[in-house]
Amino acid sequence: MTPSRDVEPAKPVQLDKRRMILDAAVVAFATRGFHACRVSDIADEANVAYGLVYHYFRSKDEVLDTLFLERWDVLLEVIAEIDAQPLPAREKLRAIASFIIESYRHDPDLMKVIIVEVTRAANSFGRTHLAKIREAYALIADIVGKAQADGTFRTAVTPTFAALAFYGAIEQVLTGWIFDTLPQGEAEFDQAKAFIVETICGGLDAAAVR
Amino acid sequence: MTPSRDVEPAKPVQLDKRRMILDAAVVAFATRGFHACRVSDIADEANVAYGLVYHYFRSKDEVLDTLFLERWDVLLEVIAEIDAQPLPAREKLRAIASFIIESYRHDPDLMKVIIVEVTRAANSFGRTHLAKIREAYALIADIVGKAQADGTFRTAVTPTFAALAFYGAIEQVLTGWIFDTLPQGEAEFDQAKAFIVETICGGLDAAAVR
Amino acid sequence: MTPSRDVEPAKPVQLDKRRMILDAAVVAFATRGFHACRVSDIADEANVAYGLVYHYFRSKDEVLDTLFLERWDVLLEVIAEIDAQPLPAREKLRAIASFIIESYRHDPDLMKVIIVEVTRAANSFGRTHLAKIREAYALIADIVGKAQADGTFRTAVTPTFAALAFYGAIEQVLTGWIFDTLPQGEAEFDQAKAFIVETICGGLDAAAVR
Amino acid sequence: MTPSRDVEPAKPVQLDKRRMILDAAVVAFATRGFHACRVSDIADEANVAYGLVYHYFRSKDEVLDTLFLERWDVLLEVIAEIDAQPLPAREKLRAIASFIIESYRHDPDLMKVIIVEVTRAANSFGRTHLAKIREAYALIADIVGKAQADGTFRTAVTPTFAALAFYGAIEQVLTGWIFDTLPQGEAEFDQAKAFIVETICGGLDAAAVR
DNA sequence: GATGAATGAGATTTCATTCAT
DNA sequence: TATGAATGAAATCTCATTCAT
Repeated sequence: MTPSRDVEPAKPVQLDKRRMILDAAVVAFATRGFHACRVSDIADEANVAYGLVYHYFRSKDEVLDTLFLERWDVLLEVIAEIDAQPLPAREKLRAIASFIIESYRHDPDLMKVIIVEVTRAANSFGRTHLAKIREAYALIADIVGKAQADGTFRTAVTPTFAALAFYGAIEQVLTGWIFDTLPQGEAEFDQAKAFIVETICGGLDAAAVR
Repeated sequence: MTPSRDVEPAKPVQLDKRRMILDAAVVAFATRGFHACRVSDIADEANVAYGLVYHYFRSKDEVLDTLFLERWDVLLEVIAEIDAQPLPAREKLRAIASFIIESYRHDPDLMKVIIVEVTRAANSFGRTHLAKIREAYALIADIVGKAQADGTFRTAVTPTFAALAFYGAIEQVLTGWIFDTLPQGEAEFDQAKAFIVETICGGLDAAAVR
Repeated sequence: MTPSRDVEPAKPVQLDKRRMILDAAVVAFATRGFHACRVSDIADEANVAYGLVYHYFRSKDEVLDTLFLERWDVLLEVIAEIDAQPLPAREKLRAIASFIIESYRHDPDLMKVIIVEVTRAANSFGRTHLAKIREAYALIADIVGKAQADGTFRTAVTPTFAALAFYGAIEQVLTGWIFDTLPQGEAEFDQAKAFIVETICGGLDAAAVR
Repeated sequence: MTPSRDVEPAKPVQLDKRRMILDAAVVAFATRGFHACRVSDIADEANVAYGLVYHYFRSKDEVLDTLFLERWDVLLEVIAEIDAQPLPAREKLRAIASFIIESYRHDPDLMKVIIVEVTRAANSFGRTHLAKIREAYALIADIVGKAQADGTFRTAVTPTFAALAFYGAIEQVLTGWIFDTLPQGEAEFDQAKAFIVETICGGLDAAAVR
């Protein structure tokens, strides 16, 4: 359940041109942004000819689509796996936050692209993936819902809402790192994992009257 | 402290062309998105000539800039005002969430533009406004910090982090309404105000061992 | 009923940019062919900027469309006018052939474009104008039909067919001139007018057994 | 002298890939038009790989070239054969019209391609074949010329012109069928053969004063 | 012969911005 | 102020052709 499960371990001399293009696209999109990034930037970064991008992908959009879906599907799987384990809800949420933050630590460019260009760009590109994105919310909401049913979590808010707040907190943190408005580093990564769970599960109130 | 403080009460026959252009831009940007929206779309919507937009604004960007700053400055002021009042931190947060949600209720198009095209689009456009956006976080963090100092809030997480989570929750909810992945209506608006505070302040855990 | 009815007599310094673009397009299309002709070739020829072509026309296609329709509508009008006159059918046909050939004499580039890129290119571009082109056939067929009814023309072939043969002969002659496989000049123009009528009306047979 | 002289009688399982490609090209060109047809469309239609087209032909143009020349040479031969027979000129013309129309009946796609993409497209592609096309005119003109010399045909028009009119009529009819602006079927095919000769040889005039 | 991955030149079209009136 | 004609840079995508296997 490491975040690198679908990534080649050592990145030897790349022979799969399609993969090379995708990896180059991550760098290109992360560096210049999807819109400002020309297809030729991707090709240059990948050291392949212009048209090869169009040999493997129908359009520049499809490149981003592929990048997002590849990674998001992993996320969905991981959440499902975490949920299948015999853990307290709080631990499940911690594992999810952990996985996402580890994903960022492992490949910040890819996460930047996914969050900035897809997840947070629901108006333009993300619209296509709204359903996919909501699947993640639904899985998280499900975890919350079950915890409420067994009494582990309070029922003060709906599971849907709790999932929104949980994912929203993670996204804000990642956005902070991505745009350098928040300090980042090993310590911050670990702290963030703890803080997200602490905030959402523990709440801010000192006096918890329940 | 109503969200409409800066909006004309009755909207008479508009005579101020600059204002007409701004209002038209809200509609145009909300409808087509900032990128897909041509300057001529704004002009058409405002029923003014093409070039007049450039008489009042240096560029298409400046139109969005203006829209954002006008509104965001109100938000900053309001937060400061709320903070100045003798209220418990939890009530301050509730008032802030309430103001933002009321803003959306009052002018969903404007909030859609601000969130979708600026706040959540930090890579392209929002980059310019990152500092401004952080001001809001800082004000919220300050409220949290003071509450931690006086013992009202726990110190389990940093004020910065708490602010992030709080604003992240609000933004996710608004995003859900904007993209119709969340039901919206009077009841939902009120519920959201309560849930945001409940989640962030109260936490999910049933057993609060403090 | 001169072929120049819709053309400015003296071509002074052109002020109407739309007209300049159309006239430039005639030259550009005639010189390089529609497909090989870039929009920039038109703009260069017209001494205007690239984008102005798109200010006045939605696409390169629309430029050709406009050129064709402008001229073809004149042709249709002229044929109708000729038909309205109290002339023997043979004279009507002569007048039509004459008008078309004079059109070519007056503006060979325009006729080249119309014939080569529209009329004879029914697969690509002309398809759009098939109906318009058939209107001309129908008008001619009508002339033949009336002549058959009053006994001036034989009824050996259908009017439709006669119109086809008549127009086909004209088009072949023009094509010959356009591609320089047929000598052209004042004498040839006049001869062609006579020959077309002579062939279609008189027939080749020496012994007319009727 | 059947139009199918150069076509395999039974079309068994095709083994000659070159032939398969040519046959596929006829379908592909007829369906999409030469310009809109990609080399891969030909390959797909022929069920062969992309590059094989380039093994047998230097270019996409050469495929069309080959198609045209194969067929046009047959036409030239046939016209020569017809002329060599001891027939009245009118019968020779009828035989020629008949052969061309039968060719269309037998393989409408091939004739469509030849007429639409070569014969009527003299600006782009046909230019290369202008000389070849004129050979046919010359052979027909020769028939007319000899008939004028022996008094069978009148000398009112030049043989060249007569050939132009004759071929022009045929081409217009075929074009009508190709673009479905003229009804087609067995009866129409036969009628057309008669009408072409009747028009060109007999003329339209009721009173032939010779 | 056969395959299809790889190349890259090239053209249309869009649209923000300028500017003369 | 107000207009909208004029400008031209820029980027996607297509597809004929080449070539290594």
